[in-house]
This record gives sequence, C-alpha cells and structure tokens, in this order.
Amino acid sequence: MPSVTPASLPRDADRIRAVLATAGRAWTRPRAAVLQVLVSATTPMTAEEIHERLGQAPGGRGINLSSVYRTVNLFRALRIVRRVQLLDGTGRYELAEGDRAHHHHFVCEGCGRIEDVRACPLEGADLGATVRTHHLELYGYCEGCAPRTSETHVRA
Amino acid sequence: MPSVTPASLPRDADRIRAVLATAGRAWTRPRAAVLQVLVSATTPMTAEEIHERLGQAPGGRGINLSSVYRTVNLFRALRIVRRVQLLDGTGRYELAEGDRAHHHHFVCEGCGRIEDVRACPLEGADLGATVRTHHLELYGYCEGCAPRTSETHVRA
DNA sequence: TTACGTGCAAATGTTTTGCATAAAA
DNA sequence: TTTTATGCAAAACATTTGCACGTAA
Repeated sequence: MPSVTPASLPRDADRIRAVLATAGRAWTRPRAAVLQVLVSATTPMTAEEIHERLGQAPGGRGINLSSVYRTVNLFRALRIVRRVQLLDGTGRYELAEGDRAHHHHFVCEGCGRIEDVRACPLEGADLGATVRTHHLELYGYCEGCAPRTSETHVRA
Repeated sequence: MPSVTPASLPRDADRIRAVLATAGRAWTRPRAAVLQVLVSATTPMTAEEIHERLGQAPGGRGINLSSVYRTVNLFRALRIVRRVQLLDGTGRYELAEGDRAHHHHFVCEGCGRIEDVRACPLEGADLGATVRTHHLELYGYCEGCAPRTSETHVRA
C-alpha cells in the first residue's frame, strides 16, 4: 500500500529500480530525484515544475531540464509515469503506479486547481473491444470560484 | 455559390456570420475559409492541417498561419469551435456546433487515426454539481491495427 | 471613416536532440 | 571497460504578439 509518507519512498524506489534493471537501464541520481518529486506530488506536474522542485529532493540539485524530460519519457515507456494533457496544452506528468493506477482529473476553470478523481465514472461501462484505456477530464468551478457565464474568455 | 459540402455550408456560414455580427466582429475572407475547412472536416484538425487545406477552400489562398490561430481562438471564444488535446500535445480544432455539439474521440494507437464517438458513455451520469463539462478520449487499436503488448514504445 | 482584421516577422514557450563528458553496470 | 546517462547548447515545434497596412462595417 504505497503512499506519500516519508517511509514509502524507499519502497517505491526499490520496486521501480527493479523495473529499470529488468529493462537494462541504470538507476541514477537524476532518476531517483525525479521519482522522489513525483512520489510526493499531489497533482500532475509540468516538466518545469518538477525541475523547480528538484532542489528540495535529496541529490536533486543541478539536474538539467532536458534530463527531466528524458526521465519522464523513460518512465512513461515503462508505464511508471503517465502524461496528462489538459486544455492549456502543456504536458503534465504523474505516477501511474500502485494505488494511483487509474484515475481522472477535475480542473477548476476559475483558479486552475487540479484535483484527482479516484472514482472512475466509466467503471464497468462497455466501451467496446477495441478500447484499451481512456482519459477523462472534468471541467467546472470548485467551491470558492463562483461560476461566471457572461464571459468572453476562452475556457473550453 | 461554390461549396465543398454541397448544401450545408451556406447555412452554417449564415448562422455563424450572425454570431460574429452580434459580437461586433467582422465577416472576412480568412474566417469564411477556415470555417469552410472545418465544416468539411471529418476529424479534429491541427492549425497546420487547416492551413494546408485552405488552398482548396474558395478564397482560401494566401492566408497566414497566424490568422488561422487567431480565427480558431476567436471561434473558441464564441463557442463555435472546440479545442481537443490528445496525448501528442498538439492542439486540434473542430466545430462545436449543431449536431457536432457533444462527442468524444477514439484514437488508434497503431495508425493514429481519430474517430468520432457520438454516444457519450457518461450521458446521464452524475458527475457532481461543480462539473460543467467533460472531455473523454478513448485509446486502443482499430480493426486492422493488431494490438502489440510487448513494445517499449510510449503510447499512453 | 473608423474600428477591426491581416500578413509578416519576431518572440515565447515546450519538448527534443547532438555531442562530448561522466557515471553506472 | 563497456554501455548507458547527463549537461549544455542548439534545434525543432507549436503558438502568440507587435506593428504597419488593408478592409469590413
């Protein structure tokens, strides 16, 4: 039962380190640091955001942004990380492991906050044999952000 | 009276022209041409793709790519066009009007083809009061593209 | 005739890549 | 000691913007 608490990272790290070893890829300081950031994330993060927070991760200083991209792409290929695309066009990355396996996102059109939606409304739905997976994004206004319908602003 | 989709474009054009007029925006050659391309599209198109096909639309020659972007963004603000974000990160645009109002997409991970999914599997589902709208993308392999599970390639 | 729109070129932002060096296996 | 990964700088895209000129209303 992996979680965000301090003690869980080693477990995550060990498991993922084994995945990399099986794939013939090395366990390195940048990869460990990126994983650490993603494990403690509460929302999908852009490459830039991951890069900024690397300073707080052990051994995470001085890592180049291009290494962040290379790392999340490797993790994606190994199904450790998933890319999320919201309407702003910037890619975001999140763990796709353990209890974070399948979930969706609610995006507040007022403040931009992104919330996880763990209960999949499509659970059990028959989407046809050809469908392997799906991505669902919900848009609306969170409590605290009053809905404004009279605006000319682009939001969907 | 030239047209690509015989009878429907003039109707679409007239209605949308009225929407622009109400918003105090002009009806111009580039806007008419972009609309024409979108009306005859069978799949959401990137700005680049729209730009390429403008040559086949009446009066569509010599229109700048930046005008395509400005046009789709204006149309989005007026809810005439919707932006679709698939996992490749490139924005695609499609009409959000009339019988194309609400639908989703199936993306073939083999050949990249995008199909409309008209029946919304969330029709009638209770997503909570805060949810205004949603986007759903289905991923899988179309008939003709055999599923390959043993690959290291990034696809979700 | 006046506000609005367009082309063009340059700027911005995101993501990838080539290459020489450094670190892991 | 051989393979794989990294930093750095540059390239490749996608999208937006400033400005002078054109055009719809």
